[in-house]
Amino acid sequence: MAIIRKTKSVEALLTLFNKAENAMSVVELVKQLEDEMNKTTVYRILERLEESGHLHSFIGKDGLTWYAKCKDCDEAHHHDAHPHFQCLNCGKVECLSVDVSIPKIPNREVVVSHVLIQGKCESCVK
Amino acid sequence: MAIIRKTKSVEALLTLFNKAENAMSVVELVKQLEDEMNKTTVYRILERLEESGHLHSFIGKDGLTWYAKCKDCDEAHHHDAHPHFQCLNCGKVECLSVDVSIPKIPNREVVVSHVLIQGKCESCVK
DNA sequence: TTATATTTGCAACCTAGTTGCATTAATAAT
DNA sequence: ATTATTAATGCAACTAGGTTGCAAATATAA
Ligand SMILES: [Mn+2]
Ligand SMILES: [Mn+2]
Ligand SMILES: [Zn+2]
Ligand SMILES: [Zn+2]
Repeated sequence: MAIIRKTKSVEALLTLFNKAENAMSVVELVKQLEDEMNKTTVYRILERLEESGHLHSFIGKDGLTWYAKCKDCDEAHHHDAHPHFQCLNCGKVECLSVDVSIPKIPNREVVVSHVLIQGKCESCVK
Repeated sequence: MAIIRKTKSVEALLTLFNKAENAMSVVELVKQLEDEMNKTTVYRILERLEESGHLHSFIGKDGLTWYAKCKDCDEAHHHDAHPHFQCLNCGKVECLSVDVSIPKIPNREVVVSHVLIQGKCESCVK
């Protein structure tokens, strides 16, 4: 997938994302990994993993940065046009496999669009 | 519209928003008003103006907070289900009067949705 | 095994946003 | 008009997410 050295820290992060159901905030990751690596390292690895197409990032409603595993992406094709769902009750954030169609906007060129939906997740809606 | 004291600072902010074409970031506002009022005051007035239905806020791609004038809103009904457009070239941010339909998501309750579109604005696309 | 290029830790820094508290200004009451 | 009440402001100190520079450590290439 890309040219990144397989260090212990990189493996640790990839392992976390592989067994994660949902997206993870950087804050959460830094906290969870504070015994294993430096906070700067977390930020820098996430950056590299995003550039190499392993992860994608987005901004939550709180303004914090979140990362999630890319499903069908590589460097060339980034299909992360999917919306993200943030549960107002438990805080969980997930990638949705749903298409949101962005309408054509007159006289403007659309490059990317970010959709963040908030509400109650499957566990919390019951 | 609501119970807010008409202070010089409040008037200053409202005037700015009335003659503004686009949304304004808090950072921008604090800078622009630094001779007239304290930064804390800016934050607090914006908060009140949002609660009272004069303004609405959202988070830009940079994670900064932006405010814009509400067009047809009062406390009761907040129709800010519109998307926001951030120009990647000039940085301008604007409210779009376009409807983005958020699809029904199985087993989840949607409360709000935020759509941020990035690209080239009318001036920059030419 | 040595050379080289990348990654890491650490400390210091940046900056958007918040908080507590004393002072001031706006509105209500008299 | 004065006074009392309540909301708004300034200021300084703080919080927290994120960044930067640089020397030391580690992974990979030679
Ligand atoms: Mn996603
Ligand atoms: Mn708007
Ligand atoms: Zn939930
Ligand atoms: Zn533009």
